[in-house]
Amino acid sequence: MQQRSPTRWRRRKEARPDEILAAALASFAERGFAATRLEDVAARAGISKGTLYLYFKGKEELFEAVVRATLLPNLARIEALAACFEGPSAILLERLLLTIAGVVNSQVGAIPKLVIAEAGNFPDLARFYLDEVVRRGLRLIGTILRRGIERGEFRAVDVDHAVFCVIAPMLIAALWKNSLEPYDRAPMDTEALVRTHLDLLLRGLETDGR
Amino acid sequence: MQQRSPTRWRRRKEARPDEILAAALASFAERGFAATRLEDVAARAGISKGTLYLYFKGKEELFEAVVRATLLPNLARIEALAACFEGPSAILLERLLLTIAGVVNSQVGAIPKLVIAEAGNFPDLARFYLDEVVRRGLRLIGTILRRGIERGEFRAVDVDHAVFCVIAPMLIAALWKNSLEPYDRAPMDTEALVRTHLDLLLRGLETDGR
Amino acid sequence: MQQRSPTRWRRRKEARPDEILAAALASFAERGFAATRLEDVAARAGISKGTLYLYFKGKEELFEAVVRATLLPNLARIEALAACFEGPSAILLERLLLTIAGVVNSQVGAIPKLVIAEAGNFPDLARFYLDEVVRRGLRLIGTILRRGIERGEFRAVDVDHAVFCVIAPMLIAALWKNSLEPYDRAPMDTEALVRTHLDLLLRGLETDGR
Amino acid sequence: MQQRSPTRWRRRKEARPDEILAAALASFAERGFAATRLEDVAARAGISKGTLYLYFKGKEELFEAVVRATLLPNLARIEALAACFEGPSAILLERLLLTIAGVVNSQVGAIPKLVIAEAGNFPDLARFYLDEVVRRGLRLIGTILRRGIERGEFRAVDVDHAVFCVIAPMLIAALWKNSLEPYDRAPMDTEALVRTHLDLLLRGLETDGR
DNA sequence: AATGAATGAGGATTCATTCAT
DNA sequence: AATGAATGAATCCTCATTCAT
Repeated sequence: MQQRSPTRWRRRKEARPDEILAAALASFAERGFAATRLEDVAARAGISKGTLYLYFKGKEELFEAVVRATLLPNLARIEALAACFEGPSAILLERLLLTIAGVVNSQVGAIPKLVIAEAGNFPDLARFYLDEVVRRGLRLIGTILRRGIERGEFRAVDVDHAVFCVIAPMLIAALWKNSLEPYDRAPMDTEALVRTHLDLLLRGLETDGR
Repeated sequence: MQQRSPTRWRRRKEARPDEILAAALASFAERGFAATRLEDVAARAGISKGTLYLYFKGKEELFEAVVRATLLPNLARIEALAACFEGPSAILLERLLLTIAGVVNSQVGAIPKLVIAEAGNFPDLARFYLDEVVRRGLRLIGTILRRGIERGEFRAVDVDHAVFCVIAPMLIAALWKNSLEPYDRAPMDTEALVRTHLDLLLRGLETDGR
Repeated sequence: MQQRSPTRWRRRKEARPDEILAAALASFAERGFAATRLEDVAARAGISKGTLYLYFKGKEELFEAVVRATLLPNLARIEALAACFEGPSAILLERLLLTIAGVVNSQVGAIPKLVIAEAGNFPDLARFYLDEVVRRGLRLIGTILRRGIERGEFRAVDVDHAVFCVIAPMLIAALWKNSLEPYDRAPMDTEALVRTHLDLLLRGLETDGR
Repeated sequence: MQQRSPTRWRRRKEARPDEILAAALASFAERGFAATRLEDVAARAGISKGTLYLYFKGKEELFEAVVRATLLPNLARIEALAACFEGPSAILLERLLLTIAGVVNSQVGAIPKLVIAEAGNFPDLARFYLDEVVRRGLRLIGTILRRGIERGEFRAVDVDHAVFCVIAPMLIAALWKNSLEPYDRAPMDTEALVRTHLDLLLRGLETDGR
């Protein structure tokens, strides 16, 4: 009945899983895990409900896949940033936060909200996120701070807790954009937030000598 | 199963609503809105499913009541703190953050997670939280920062964005305690986090002359 | 708290059952058996839910009591009408229908609707109504018709079926008033209906000679 | 219990709605709206509870659909009867009542009872029934009576009220068959009732000259 | 591979009924 | 006698999951 163009059918099998994951991420981000209906995910992905099950075992697996698939490409990218950097630690910190700000504004920004909300119901996922994202991320920041301290660029601070202070505003931005922002008058200006955060933070880390 | 106590039930009309709200807060904090079964809330409150409906119209109303009832007593208390303070702004900021740290460690600390997770499904609640908690709280912090700047205690910063940097680590602590902390080795030391945050923040706000 | 006048308390125990029955009849007539909440009946009767159970074993018993209590006083009255009548059968028929018309316009008029609607769920009540109201009523009409035929006032008709034709418009009026009438522009004029019915019926019963 | 047929289910998208409506009509007719459990309707239709919801939004919509779907095919049929008739009005009236008698003996006969019982709880449905069935039906009968009067076949009567007298015995038969008849010794003979009704009615409508 | 009709377990909600006060 | 807080069985409805086509 509905003669579709041949190209429509070229949507290859290989693309399907990613299309589904994208649709699922959007739905989960909007409504949360429980309130998301698989039928809506399917509709958004342009497929039928049954087809979902050809690619994912069920709702929980889909949810976990969304989180993992969305995070993994970003993790390596961010770590690579720091690995080969030679210059001042302040610049390194700035680059890191600006990069994270970019992530916050993307689809990936919805993940923290989802994981925080569902950690109690998805222990495996929580542990994965804790190990592979949070600890790894905090370790990265910690490494940068220690590098700065060792090089005399930063004063000695309690690195273990300072890492939370470094990342906190970025996380707040990510959560804000995916929860209260739609109810606020204007969208949050992530760039400006990063700049103010860096302004305060780098000053706060300055050595006495300076 | 039937193990009936001599008094099968007692009239507790006055105490009931608060008991139910406490039980509901605990359940919602553990599992989230959708995954919480009213039967579990009732069991936790030591009542039957039906009794819930004598006090709350339904699950949604209960959820909203939990959020409002938990927040409202704390709102005024925190604002009162700043109203009559005379001393240095740094001390005021310290007191504020320490007070918030106390709240974060209490039951109330679960509210941000709930509101963030369900903002998309509870527009009214989101707006209430945005207006009565977030904006009010940010305004309070902004007032303190401006006071410090005017008095020459703090250097001039972008107050509108700095307020997020001030509150962010506290919020992170609240979310952490109610999501990933159970999966971590040791609980987060909120006190230490506040101290480190204050250390960085007050240094970051210092005027050049110092 | 609410100082009620002493006379309010004079509402004696003896009056209670009737007040409850009246309240119940009104509620059942409005919404039907299942949709009537005992709480509403109690409220209408000015008592509490629990007090109902001091007078009636439960909802079903209350329903049956309403039907029986409402009908019984009227049954004898109508039969007495015919017992001692001496004049022309047409006049007797007229008196009977006018009396029934009065009943139709009263609260009792709601009973047929209730019994018809719930006959399937209340076999005992259905049998009571069939035996004590319907058959008795039809028998009464049948007696009048046969009297008229024997006295040469009416022509010979199929009495067993004619009795339904005699009563049918009255019943329709009772049902109408308790179902669709509220949705119609103007209330049905029962008097006029009786007159038209008698006009047609008595003409239809006339002997050829006339 | 589990006795599964080789094909657990078959796709019957086209046939299903009508099967469900038939099952629902039977259940509603037996027990009324409130006392009918959707699970029973489903069982009677040979489907599962959930399948009902693929075709009807809920119990109320199902109820309304039952009434509308059952009535609509009959409405046109009866009106067509009178539209093109040429002969004597008495014959026309006879045909009409005999046709209605046929309807009364069918499944459709249960509808009046349902509508009368639930009019208070289903205002929309009541208005639909009042407009599309009752008024239309009464108008049809009124047209026939006026035609007979104009043609000198019937004497002048109060047509507005006479229409109720014409239809009343048919309605009584429909209600009887769906309420008290099961408790009576023998089923009502609708044919005989129509004949007696016509005998009385046509005589009652005769002109004086005759 | 894709579909979508069908299923049924799970949970929110209502309300008749009970009983300590 | 009267109350009304408490109960829990009953039932509607949703939606993840299955499977014949």
